[in-house]
Amino acid sequence: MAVTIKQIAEAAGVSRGTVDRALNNRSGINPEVAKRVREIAAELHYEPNAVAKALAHSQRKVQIGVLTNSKGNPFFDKVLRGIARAEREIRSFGVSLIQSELTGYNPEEQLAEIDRIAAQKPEGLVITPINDPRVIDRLNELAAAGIRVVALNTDVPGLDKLCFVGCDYLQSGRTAAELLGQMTQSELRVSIVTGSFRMLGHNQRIEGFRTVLEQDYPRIRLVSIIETEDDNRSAYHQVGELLREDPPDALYFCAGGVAGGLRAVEESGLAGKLKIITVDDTDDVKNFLRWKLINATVCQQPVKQGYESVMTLFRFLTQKTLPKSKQRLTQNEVKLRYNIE
Amino acid sequence: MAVTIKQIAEAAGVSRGTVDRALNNRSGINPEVAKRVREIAAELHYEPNAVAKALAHSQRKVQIGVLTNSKGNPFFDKVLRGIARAEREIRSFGVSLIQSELTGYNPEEQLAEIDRIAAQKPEGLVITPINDPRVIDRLNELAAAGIRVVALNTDVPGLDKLCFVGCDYLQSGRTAAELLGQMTQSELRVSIVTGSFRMLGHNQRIEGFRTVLEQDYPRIRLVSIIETEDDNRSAYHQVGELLREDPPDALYFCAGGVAGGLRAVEESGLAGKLKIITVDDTDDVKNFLRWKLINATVCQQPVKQGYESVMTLFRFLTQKTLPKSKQRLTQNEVKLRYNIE
DNA sequence: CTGAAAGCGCTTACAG
DNA sequence: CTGAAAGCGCTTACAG
Repeated sequence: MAVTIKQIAEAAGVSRGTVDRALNNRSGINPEVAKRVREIAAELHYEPNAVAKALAHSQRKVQIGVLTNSKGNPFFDKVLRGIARAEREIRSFGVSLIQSELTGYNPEEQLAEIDRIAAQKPEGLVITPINDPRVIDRLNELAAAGIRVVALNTDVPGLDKLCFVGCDYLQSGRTAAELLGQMTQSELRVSIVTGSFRMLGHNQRIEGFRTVLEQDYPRIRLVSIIETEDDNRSAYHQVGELLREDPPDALYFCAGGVAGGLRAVEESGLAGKLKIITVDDTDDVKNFLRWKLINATVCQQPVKQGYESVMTLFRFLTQKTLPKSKQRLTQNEVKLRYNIE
Repeated sequence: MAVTIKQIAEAAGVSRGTVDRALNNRSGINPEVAKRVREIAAELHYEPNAVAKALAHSQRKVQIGVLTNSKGNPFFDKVLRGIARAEREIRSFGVSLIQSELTGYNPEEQLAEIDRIAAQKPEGLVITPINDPRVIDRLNELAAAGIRVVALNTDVPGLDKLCFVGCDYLQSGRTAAELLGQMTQSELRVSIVTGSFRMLGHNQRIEGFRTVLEQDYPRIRLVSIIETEDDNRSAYHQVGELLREDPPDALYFCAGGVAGGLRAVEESGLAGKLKIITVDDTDDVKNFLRWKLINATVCQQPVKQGYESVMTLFRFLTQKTLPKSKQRLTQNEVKLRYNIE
C-alpha cells in the first residue's frame, strides 16, 4: 500500500493541506514545519500519486498551442498522428490543444498565427519555427512571458526553448553516407538534392554526409548539390538537367522533392543504375523502395516527434518534469524494401 | 468543458450510480433505464474520464505477473527497461508487477515459476513462453481461469493469449537478406548461424532470409546453417571450424552467439573480408559495428516490446481495451555504424 | 432495481 | 501560518 499525504499528515501532526504546501513548495507555510514534513515524506518514501494529482488539477484547464508548417507536406502526416495520440492521452488531464497548420514557410504568416494563438493564452507552444529573426524574437518574448516553447522537427538558433524534439540531422547524413559506402565498392560520383540552404537540418545532413565520405569513403566524391526548395517541380527540372548533362553514379535526397526527382530519374533511363538514398518514408518514397528505384531511406520517427513534443510540454506543465536534455533526438531508422511497414 | 456522468444523470433524471451501472454494463439495472441512459450519453458525446476512473479503481489492487527467461541474456536488458518504464507509469493506477527472471530455457523451471506466480493471483501474465506442451497447457489453464496471457518476444503455437508482442521474424530475415544483397554484387556463399531449430522466431528469420535470396538475389547461395543454442562457446568453435574448412563469403547471425562467432572470425584472419549481418544491438554487437567487423544489424525495438507487453495487459485489465491485433509487431530497425545510439 | 453517501489521493479557496 | 471542508469524476458498498 503506497504512502499518501494523509499518512504523512498524521505522522507529522499537521493537516493534509499543510503537507501539500510543504511538498509542493507553496507559499504561506512555516519553513520549519515545511522542512519537517519533507523529511517525514522522504523517510516514508512518499511518491505522489500522479493520477490523483491529475484529477485534482483537472479543474485548472491547460491549453497548449501547436503550430506546424505542415499543410500539403506529406511528411507531417505522421507527425500530426503523434500529436493526435498525445492529445487523446492528455485530454483526461484537462489539457487541450489549440492547433493550427500553415502552408509553406512564410515568416509573416507564422508571426500572425503565433499572435493569434498567443491571444488564447496557452501555457505552452509547440512549433516548427521558421529561421527568421522576427519569429525568434517573438517566440522569445512569449518565453519571457512564461509560455514554454518546444521546437518540433526543426530548430533555430537563439531560441529560448524547453527543448527541441526532432532527429539528429548530422547522424542522419552520416548514416546515408555509410549506406552508400557499404552498397558500393568502386570509385563513385554523388550529387546531393537538398531542400534549402536556409534550413539548419538540411545543412547538417549534408555536413554529416560529407564528413563520412571524407573519413571512410574517399573513393566517393561529392560533385554537386542541387537546391529544390522542397518543390517537386523544381526537383524534376534540376535533377533532369543534371542527369542529361553530367550524370553522377548516386543521388542523396536529404529533404523533400523526391517524387519530382525520381520522375526525372525514370525519364533519364538511368533508373536502377543510380544508387539512390533518401530521407523519410512518405508514400512516394515507400513506393519507390518497392519498385527498387530507391535503395534505402533514412527515417526519423515522425510519429514519435509529434507525440513527444506535446508530451514533453504536458509533463512540464502538469508535473514540472523537465526534459532530460534540451535535445530530444529521435532515432535515424534505415528502411529498405523489406522493412517498410 | 467535458461531459460528466453527473450531467448525464441530471439529463436522465437518475442518480450517478445508475448512470455508472448503465454505462459499464453492470448488473442490477432496469434494461430500459440502461438503454435510455446510454442513448443520452451518446447524444451528449460522453467520453469517460480515464483519470477519474483510474483513481476510483485504485482501491482494487491489480497484479500482473512478468516471467522472462532473461537472466544472463544481454538482449533482455532493454526489454526489462521497457517493463520498468511501464511499471512506473501504471503504479499510480494501483497496478503492481510480480516479476521473476529465469536462466536458460528449462520447461520444468518455467512451469514451477508459473505456478509460484499464479499462487499470488495476478490478473494477467506476461511471459516469454517456452515451446513445450506442458508449458502451453499450463498457460491455457490459467487463461481458462481468467488470467490473461501476453507472449513476449517469442510466441508458441496453440497458446490462448491476449496477444503476442515481438518482432516480425520473417521480415527480420528478409531485411537481413536484402542488406546482404544490396551490399554485394557478385556471386556469394553465405552461412547462417542460428540459435535453435526449436525456436519459432529463429526459424522464421531463416525462412525470410532464404525467400528473399531466392526471389531477389539468386547469385547468393545459402551453403550451411550452424546451430549454437545461443551459446558463445559453441558459436566460437563451430564458426571457427567452418572458416577453417570451407569459409563462406558472408555470415548471417540470426540469434545469439555473436560474440563467440566474431572471435572466431577475428582469429581466422577473414575479418573485414566477410560480410556479416546480425540481429539486435547488444553492447557486443555495437562494438563490432564500430570496429567495422559487422556490416549491419537488424534490431527489434526491445524497449518497446517490454513496455508494450505490460501496457497491453494493463489497458485490457483496467480499461477493457483489447489490442487491435493478436500480433503486436515491433519494427525491424536496421542499424549501421553511424546510427547506433 | 435505485439512490445517497463515502471513498480514491491530491488541491484549493475560505476561515481563522 | 494552519486547518476543515469541498471538490476533481468515477465507483462501490449499503440501504431501501
